[in-house]
Parts: sequence; C-alpha cells; structure tokens
Amino acid sequence: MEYTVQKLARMAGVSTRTLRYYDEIGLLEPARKNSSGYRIYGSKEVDKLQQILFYRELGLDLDSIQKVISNPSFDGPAALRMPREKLLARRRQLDLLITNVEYTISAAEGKSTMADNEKFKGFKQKLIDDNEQQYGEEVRGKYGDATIDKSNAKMLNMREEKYEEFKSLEKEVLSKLAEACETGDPSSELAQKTAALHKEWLSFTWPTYSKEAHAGLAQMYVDDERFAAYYDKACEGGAKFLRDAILVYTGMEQENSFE
Amino acid sequence: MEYTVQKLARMAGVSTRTLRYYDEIGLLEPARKNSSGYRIYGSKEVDKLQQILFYRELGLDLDSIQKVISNPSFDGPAALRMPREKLLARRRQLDLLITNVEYTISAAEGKSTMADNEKFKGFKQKLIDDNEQQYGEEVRGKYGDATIDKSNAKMLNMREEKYEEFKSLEKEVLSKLAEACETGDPSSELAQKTAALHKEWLSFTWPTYSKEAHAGLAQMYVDDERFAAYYDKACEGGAKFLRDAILVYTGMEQENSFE
DNA sequence: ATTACACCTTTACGCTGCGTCAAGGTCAAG
DNA sequence: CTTGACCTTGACGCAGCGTAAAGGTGTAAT
Repeated sequence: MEYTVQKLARMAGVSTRTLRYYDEIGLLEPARKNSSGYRIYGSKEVDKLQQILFYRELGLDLDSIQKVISNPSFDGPAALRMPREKLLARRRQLDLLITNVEYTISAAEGKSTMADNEKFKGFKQKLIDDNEQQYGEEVRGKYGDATIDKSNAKMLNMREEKYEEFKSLEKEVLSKLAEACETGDPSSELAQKTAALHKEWLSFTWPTYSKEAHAGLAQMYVDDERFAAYYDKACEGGAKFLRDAILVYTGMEQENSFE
Repeated sequence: MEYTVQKLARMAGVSTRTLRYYDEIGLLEPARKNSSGYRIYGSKEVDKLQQILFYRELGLDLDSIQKVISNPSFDGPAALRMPREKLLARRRQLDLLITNVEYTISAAEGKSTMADNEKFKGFKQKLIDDNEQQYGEEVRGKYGDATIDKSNAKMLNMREEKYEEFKSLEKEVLSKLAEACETGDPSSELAQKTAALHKEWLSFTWPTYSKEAHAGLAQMYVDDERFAAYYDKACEGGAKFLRDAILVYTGMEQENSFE
C-alpha cells in the first residue's frame, strides 16, 4: 500500500504539516519521492507513524520518541509494552482526577469542605505515578507485592496497619452488600448497615464526610461500568442497590442526585 | 489561608513561572500584593487554580479556559460537570488506545495482520468521541438510547442488526461462562465452548483472528480490574477461568503468555 | 487542448506556554 | 550583619506545529 501525505494524514488523523515536519526533523521520512518530488509512504512508515503517535500520546517530546524508536534494542512488540504500561498508569491518574471532580462537585454543592491541598490530588499524583511506573516493576520483582502495598499505603498517606484495615473493610462492604441484596429492600436494616460500613470505608480516603458527596459517589458507582461491575459482583444489580441504600442512608433519595 | 507563589506552586504541582505567567495574562491574579510586591494568594485563588488545572488537563488552551471560567453563567459546581464528562470521554479513548496496543502487540508477535487504517483506532476515535461529547447528550435527550446504539454501531462500523447480534453474543458468553465455571475445569467441553463463543464475539471487533492475540486479550482480562470485574460477575474467578479456558483453546497454555 | 480543481512542493513567519537565565530586592535565622 | 532561601521584573529561547505565500502537478471534464 502506498500513500501520499494527505492520504496518510487523513488515515492517522494528523495534519499534512505534521508529516512534513516529521520529515524535516528526520523523525519519519517517506519511503521515497516520486518524479515530481511528492512524498510517498509505504506500510513500514505507517507502522512507524503509529508508534510515534503512541508515544506522542504519552507526552513524550519528538526528540525522545526518535531516541526510543531508533534504539537498536527497539524491537517493536516489546517496545509497545512500555506505552501500554504508561497508558494504564495514565488511566489510573484519570480515575483519580475523576474522583476528584466528583468530590469537588459534592463539596461545592454540599456543605462539606475540602482542604486546600486535597484539591490538587490527581494532578500531583501524576508525579507519584510516574515514579511508580519507573520503579514499580523493579520493586515488584525484587520485593514482592507486600512492598507494593506498603508503597500504596504511603501514597494514600496511611500506615500499613491502617491500609490493612482499609482493605478488609472493603471486603466487608462487599459481603454485607451481598447479604443485604437478598432482602431486596434498600431501606432494610441490613442495607442501612451496609451503607454505614461504606461510609466508614470512605472515611479512609476522604478528608471530610458529607451526605452529598456520599450520595454523589453512589450514583457514580452506577454510571461507571467499572465500579458497577465491582459492586455487581456482590449480587445482581448490586451497584444500584448500594446506591439506593446510600440514598436512603443519607436522606438524599431522589432529590439532588446527579440528574 | 494565604500562600506565596512558591507555596501555592508546590501545593498544586506547577512551577512558579506558570503562576507568574497566569498573572501576566490575567488568568489568575493574586488576591493582593504585599508591601514589597510579593504575590499573595487566598483560598478563592486556590479554587480558581484548581479549576484551571482541570481544564488544562483536558487540553484546553489558556484562552479558552479564561472564557469558560469568566463566563457569567459559570457557577462552579455546574461548570465542573463538563470536565467530568470530558474526563470520562478521555478515559474511554484511553481504553481504546490500550486495546489497540494490546492488539498491535499480538499482531506483531503472532502471525495476524492489521489493516493499515485499523492501526489508528483510538487516535482518530478522539474526534468521534469529541463529537459524541458535544452532541451526545442532546441526541440522547431527544431520541433516546436507541439512537445512541445506532451511533455506536456506526462507530464500530456495524449495521444495527449486527450490533444487536454483537450485544446478545456478549451476554451469551457471560452465561456460558457461568455454567462452565461450575465444572471447575478450563479444559472441559463447556469451558472450550465458552472460549469458542468468545472468539466468535471477538470477530465482531477484530479485523483478523490470531491465537496469540486471543490469548493476550485473555490475560488482559485478568490484569485489568475493569475487565476482571466484568467477567467475575459470571462467577468467582471468572476472568481467570476464562483466561485458562482460552489458553487451552488456543493451545498457548503457559508459553507465550504475557509474563 | 485547455481549463478547473484538488492535490503537491518549499520557504518562512507566528503562536502558545512556559523554561531559563540575569540582575536585583526581601526576610528570617543565626 | 551576613547567609541563604525566598521574591520581583525583563528578556530570550524553544517545541510543535498553524498558516499563508508562491508556485508546480495530475486528472477529469469540458
């Protein structure tokens, strides 16, 4: 397959100027030029462009990209594993940011307050995550998961014991939810106990508690497939059940929920 | 609470230069200056900076950010809903990119091939997603979810009927997995049928099939909490069971799996 | 055969969002 | 009263393109 600048540009979703610039700096040169000087790209160049865009997406500058992919030990598949890890890290950071937004919304709407430094969680987290990314694997190999948990505990500003407590409470919420589910009634005593447990669990990671924030998070559990799947493990429709229980618990019911 | 440039900068994870620049362009001016001209920021400025960073994270240029947050109809909480949606969209795009990397790795390692235009899924998707973001809500309100499904089908290059088939197959995989789980044996006939169904399901979104890619994806189901939770819905340890079944099915067992 | 039009080329200047000196004033601790 | 960590303004530099200018090319339709 052969492509002119514009064809390749359209396929990859970049501008022709970008391709010409990449040629100019020697990052991606066309396979050849035709008799009138037109740039012609082949499938090797397509692959290379794909790689470049992967790395660009990760925020690497073009110079670094060039070094990475022109590295003699760069063998393609293996090199793609790195961006994969980076992408996963990015998603983790995004999750934090989203949680932060959720919490900020609730804090702004409700009466809860947020410590100033809490407001930048997820932004600075990027730095921590980058570290984790760089050293995480080595550490994991050397010292096993226990060390990682320690590190995670640190990240959450917890001591190890607290982190253990946090983890076990997490499981307790799930098992209580499973029980409560069977009653089928979000206002049942069991369901309300589950909501209370969930609040307790929350207090490990949230600086202050507010009904609005709690209710908001519960709604997010339903909206977000990820969280939904997690709580649906407890029982069919577990996320929705938990949300309803929390709505009753916080006394927010229908009103003030996220549309 | 009052902050000097550096204190605020450290808290927010930006440089002092950035804060001075934001002052220079009138994006974020300090609450006041002390007798010797030092910039002093208050809690209002902290909140504003947080907002700015949210929008910056979304890729908005500073000019747009200024317009957004200086909009008279900007009331804080409501304005945060937008970045929330955008962040969710970004995560969806990231997921696509990650899937793309997974697939590219398998394609490179295995013998499967990838059509050139497949290689840029997740990059261009950004554009589609941005559209969805801009018009998605309106459409959703006006025409209901059926239209959205149509649109999703289009995004996946499917006709609606195919999309329905795709969706129902998805459910079938889950229910077969639940049954197969009870045998406890990944090489049991039921488990192998589940793997076969999963392969069939895959063929809807993947241009070509390769054992390596299939096995690679199965491993990802275990590694990624999100997918793990989804398949664990079928039964305890569903993701791992499915992976093992697929490993047997593809004949890849231990070898060649992602470490 | 020529005209239209969408493509291609190089050259070059401009922009954003800061990083990075440079040259100097301020403030609290020792 | 000195040291060192802070603060100020001003200026230049840089990546990664966007954008316009001035011109050549390919091909389809008149």
